[in-house]
Amino acid sequence: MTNEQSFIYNEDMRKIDENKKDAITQAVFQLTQEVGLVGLSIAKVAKLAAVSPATIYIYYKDKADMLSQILIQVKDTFDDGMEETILSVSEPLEQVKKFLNHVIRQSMKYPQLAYFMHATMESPNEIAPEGIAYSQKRTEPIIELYNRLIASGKVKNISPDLMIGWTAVPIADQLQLHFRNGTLPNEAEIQQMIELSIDAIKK
Amino acid sequence: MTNEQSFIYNEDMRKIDENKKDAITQAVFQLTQEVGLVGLSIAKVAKLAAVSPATIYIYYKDKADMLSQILIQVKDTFDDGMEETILSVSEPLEQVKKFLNHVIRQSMKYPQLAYFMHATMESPNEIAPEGIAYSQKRTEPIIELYNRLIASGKVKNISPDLMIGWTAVPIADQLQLHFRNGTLPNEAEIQQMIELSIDAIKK
Amino acid sequence: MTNEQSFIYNEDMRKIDENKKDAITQAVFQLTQEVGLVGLSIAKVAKLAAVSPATIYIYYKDKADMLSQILIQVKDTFDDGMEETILSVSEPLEQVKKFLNHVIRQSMKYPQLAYFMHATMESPNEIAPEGIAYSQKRTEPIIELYNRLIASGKVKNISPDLMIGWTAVPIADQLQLHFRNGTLPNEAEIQQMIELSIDAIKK
Amino acid sequence: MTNEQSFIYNEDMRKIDENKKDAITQAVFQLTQEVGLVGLSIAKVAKLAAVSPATIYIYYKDKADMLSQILIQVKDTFDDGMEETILSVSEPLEQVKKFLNHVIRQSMKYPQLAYFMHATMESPNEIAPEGIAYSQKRTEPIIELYNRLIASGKVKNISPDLMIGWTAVPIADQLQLHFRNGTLPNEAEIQQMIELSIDAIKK
DNA sequence: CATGAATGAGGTTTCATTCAT
DNA sequence: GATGAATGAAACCTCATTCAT
Repeated sequence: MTNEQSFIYNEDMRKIDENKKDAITQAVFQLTQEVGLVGLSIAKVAKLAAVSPATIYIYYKDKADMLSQILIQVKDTFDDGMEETILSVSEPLEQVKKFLNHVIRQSMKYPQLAYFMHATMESPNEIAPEGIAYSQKRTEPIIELYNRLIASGKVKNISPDLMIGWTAVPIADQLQLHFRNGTLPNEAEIQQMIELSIDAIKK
Repeated sequence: MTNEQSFIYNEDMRKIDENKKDAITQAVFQLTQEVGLVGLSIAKVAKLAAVSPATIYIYYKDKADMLSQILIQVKDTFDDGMEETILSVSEPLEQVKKFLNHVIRQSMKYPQLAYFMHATMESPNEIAPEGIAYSQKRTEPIIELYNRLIASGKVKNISPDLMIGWTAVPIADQLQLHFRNGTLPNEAEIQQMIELSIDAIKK
Repeated sequence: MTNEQSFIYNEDMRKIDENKKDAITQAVFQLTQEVGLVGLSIAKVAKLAAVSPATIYIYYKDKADMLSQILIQVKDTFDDGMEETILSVSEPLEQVKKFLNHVIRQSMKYPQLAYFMHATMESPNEIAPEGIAYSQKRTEPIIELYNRLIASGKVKNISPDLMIGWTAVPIADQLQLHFRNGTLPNEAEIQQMIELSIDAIKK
Repeated sequence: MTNEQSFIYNEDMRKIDENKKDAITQAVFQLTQEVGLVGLSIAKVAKLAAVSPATIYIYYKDKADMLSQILIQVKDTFDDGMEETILSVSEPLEQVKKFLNHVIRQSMKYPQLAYFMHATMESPNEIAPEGIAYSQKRTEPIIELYNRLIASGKVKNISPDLMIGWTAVPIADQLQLHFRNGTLPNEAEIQQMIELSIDAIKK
């Protein structure tokens, strides 16, 4: 995906098919939000995207494949620019802060995508294995980052899982709350969230 | 529910109807775990509970009501003894630790119930409003507890939501991870989780 | 099946469900004849039997199971009384004649069943394995009968497959022709068919 | 079709369209064998022939027309050289033997075509009327041949239908059996089949 | 209280076919 | 001539729910 905005804005589409595919993707985001991955059906997606259910099967093998491919797109969009952001500093602790900042900024920029990601993590059975695998592969560098942080001795000597559990997880959760309420965290709150996370893991 | 064990053990049931109702509840727990709240259907519940689909409608108005009532039962079971535990100490910070401990102990004792609660929070649309409301009402004392903690000046001056977000939320999330892996946290890990939570919110 | 007439006549049905099941079976026969096993669909069967498509799934697991169970019923009906007829004589050659006679009589009595059996043999993929297996098991005694005939030395020393191929197969085929034309073979023609078969295999 | 080998070998095709048409024809044969005429769909044919579904509609009006035209081609290929073979002898009985021999040889040479013909005869509803009519017209000379045989007095005085039923029909059936098992009849067996047929109809 | 039977509505997916390019 | 994209219709099947017994 060269332009991650394509999820959000439909203006200036060149190819007809991309237009339809985007409409489908948009519909999936909206429906995931409205009725959850549980209630999302191909029929509803098609109706909302103003295409025939059969059309969806041109682009995707089946429902699980559709969600999988969209998840992969979402992951790419979400992680876009993350590596550069993280590598803009050298200290592992600063890098983790940059990572958390990236998560917050992207979640605020693309709340629907963040919600979709969250939903897929709760219902992995609905997603084709490729999407799950891709998602996990994307997480590996983050785990390594946390491992470097642990190795630096600046934080508690606990598993990366626990680290993530008290940093990225509550941040994502908090942003979900905002999303559901239709609000956005202000700068002070953003700094608070990062501070809470860092304080949790610091020695 | 006077006896929370009734979820777990089917032996020594006195009333026939309670027997069937319990079988249904058990089936809901098992299916939520196996196929998620998504894939759970009345037909599957009925088959697993060895009752007719029609029987379920004797006890519950419809599917959403069934899940709602079960959620209420679960909440009761889960919170059983919580108040006494919390009030066994007087310092708000100690009370919060007691609360977190209670969450951990109950999640380990009733992993299926914890999983069910988690699932319902992800798919509130599936649950009748009564269950959601009851669930929220149950949370109010906890919010008050956190408010008392904030007032004590021993912790950061942040919203209860953020407090819960870096204490109870990651703990519940971590226990879900264990549940999915079929493991249980050891004592050291339990203490780590509480420490992480407290360190996050402490001044 | 205690009364093979139940396929044909709907009168005097006692249990409601058997009534519906019979209507479904009848519809399958009629549709197999009209549009072939190819064109037979659950929706068409349901409409013709005046039941909901969902009702069919109460009686049968799926389409293949439906055809399989009906095939088994048909085989039973068709073979009803065959053993006694065959064993009413002792000479293998006479027994084969009795067998061929039975085939002719039953095909004339239950032309729809004969047609259905024929159709299933052409499209075994449509039938659940149980039906196919049952069908094959039913053929075994016939093969043994032909083996006894071969052992008797009264006929050519060829494989049972070839024997059947020039006796039962053309007879069944010829009766299919009659069925399609809405005619029935007269006594002379019946004797001719048996004579042709016997002459083919005799030394 | 001037060259019946074109079904089998794709090399040395001159016109592009004929190449594609042949690919389609080949795909139809293969799919008829693999999934039956029942399961054969335009989409599957297109994919296997590596053409667009729309391309098929350039050559054929619709699915029934496609099968009809292919059936006509097949009939032509199958009957190729038959007349000469039959007329190479003058006795009606010898001519019938030649005919049966021709059926056997062609079925062994083009088993896929024989299978396709067999399949179409079982599901005439799938074929456009032209193909069915052509197929019947092709049979007329054979019926006349049998009529001449009957007139010769060398065989039983029975209808041509019965004659064919105990000669060509079981032979075709037997060869289908071989085809399904992936075997071929040896010379002895071929002679046996012809002998069985002749013995059946001889006085 | 309990149920087996029944169903309309809707689910996913494939079909034969068309059309703009 | 050739196609990729598109679709209405129809395929199979499951759903939550009701009702006579």
